[in-house]
Amino acid sequence: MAVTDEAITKIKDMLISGELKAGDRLPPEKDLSERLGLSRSSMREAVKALELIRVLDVRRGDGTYVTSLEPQLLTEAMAFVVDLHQDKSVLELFEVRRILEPGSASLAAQRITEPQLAELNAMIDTVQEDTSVEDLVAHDLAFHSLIAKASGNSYLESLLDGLSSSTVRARVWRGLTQDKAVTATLAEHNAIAAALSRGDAELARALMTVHVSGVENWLRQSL
Amino acid sequence: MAVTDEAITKIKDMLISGELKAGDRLPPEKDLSERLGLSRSSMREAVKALELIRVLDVRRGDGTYVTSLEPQLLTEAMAFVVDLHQDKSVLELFEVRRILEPGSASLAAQRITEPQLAELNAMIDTVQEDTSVEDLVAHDLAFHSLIAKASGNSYLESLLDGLSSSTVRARVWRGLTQDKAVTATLAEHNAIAAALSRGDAELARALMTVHVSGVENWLRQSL
DNA sequence: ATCCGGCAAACATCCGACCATTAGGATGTA
DNA sequence: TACATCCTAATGGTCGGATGTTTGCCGGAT
Repeated sequence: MAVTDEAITKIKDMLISGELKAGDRLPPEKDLSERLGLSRSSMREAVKALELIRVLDVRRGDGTYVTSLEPQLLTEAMAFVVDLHQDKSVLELFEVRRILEPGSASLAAQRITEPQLAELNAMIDTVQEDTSVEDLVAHDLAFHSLIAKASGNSYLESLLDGLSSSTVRARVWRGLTQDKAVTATLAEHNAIAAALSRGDAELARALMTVHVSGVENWLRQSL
Repeated sequence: MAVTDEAITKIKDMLISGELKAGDRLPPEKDLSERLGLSRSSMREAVKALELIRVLDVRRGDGTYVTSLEPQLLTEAMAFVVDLHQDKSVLELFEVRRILEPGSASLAAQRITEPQLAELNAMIDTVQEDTSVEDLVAHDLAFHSLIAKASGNSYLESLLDGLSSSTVRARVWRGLTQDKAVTATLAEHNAIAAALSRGDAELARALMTVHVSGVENWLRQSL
């Protein structure tokens, strides 16, 4: 194994063993490279790789720190992968969403807080049928993201956020506006919010399934 | 933005735009660094980062290639994150599994092929109640992985594979053997396989929900 | 107490040299 | 011809040092 990969493993092990905890600062590059027994160049490659997946946070002129290691790490990784797979297997990605979103809605119905409900309703009130496509896309992302957050499961939230490729969503919404389906879609959002406010997990799950499936079917036909 | 991050973005853009396709070979480090307008050292950091998440495949003495870009990329990313979060939020991870696994089972019931069914049954026949813990863990991983593969959705398969931290699974199984729950768990596997062979998606989903939830509850109590 | 300048620490980038490995062609042999 | 072996060029792997840039912090002035 290359020294760089060894370094990645060693740093990872230090994290798992607890030797390094969230927020900790790593030794300076020079010291760390000596400790790991490699050159600064090679060690920087390892750090850069860990930075890409948001495990480390490098601050120029300051030092290198361990990130919070929140499940949010997943978002970046998912989004990166999803970005690369645009247009290729959108339908497969939608299929995964169709599994996760209803689960998310169901959990949210049981756990959503009053402030979150208020936020959700306020969000819904901001859009009309004549809202611009860009705003509709932003609203859609925020709507689903808030529900995911309300699910109380941060891994789930991260996965769903990462799964939301805004470019794909944009194209879908553009199609929806052309097909005059905006009203129906927004009505579905409304119904979901209503189910959440009543804490009706079963209904929220069903409504979300219908909602995502509807978009999925539209997409399937338009391809 | 740092030159290295720019390089990552540029390479990523080349992939999205189709300028670079799966299997393609990148220019030698020297050429590529000149083309991207940075030093070889900095470019290597970018390549290393993309290699960590399995976007690039670097072969010493040969060249750097674009990986298949299969959804399998997700497995590595998920596994890395899950590894780092061991013991911290296992229950949250299990909650995600409880959403995905039933969906996986349901799809598998509709799509599983004869050879896959045969493989699944053969797999089940290899374990007994007196099988070693290590083998039970391996069997369990293989069982769920095969079902995920049979779902026909490679993103789903990747997510589930990544979600399966073998170390956590090992600890769970060790507990199960102590609690004499092996027989029951294996019986559940059997029932799931039977539902799959009948193509009963509804039942497969329910059985899988029960199966995963059972382990989750055991884990909840044992923590 | 507040503001500001300067210093030291730390990361960012680049360069050039040399090592290690691989693929593939050249060569030799049956 | 077919095959095994050797050689070489191409390519990535690693290193150490030089230099630039940014940041945090301390001491002094107001």
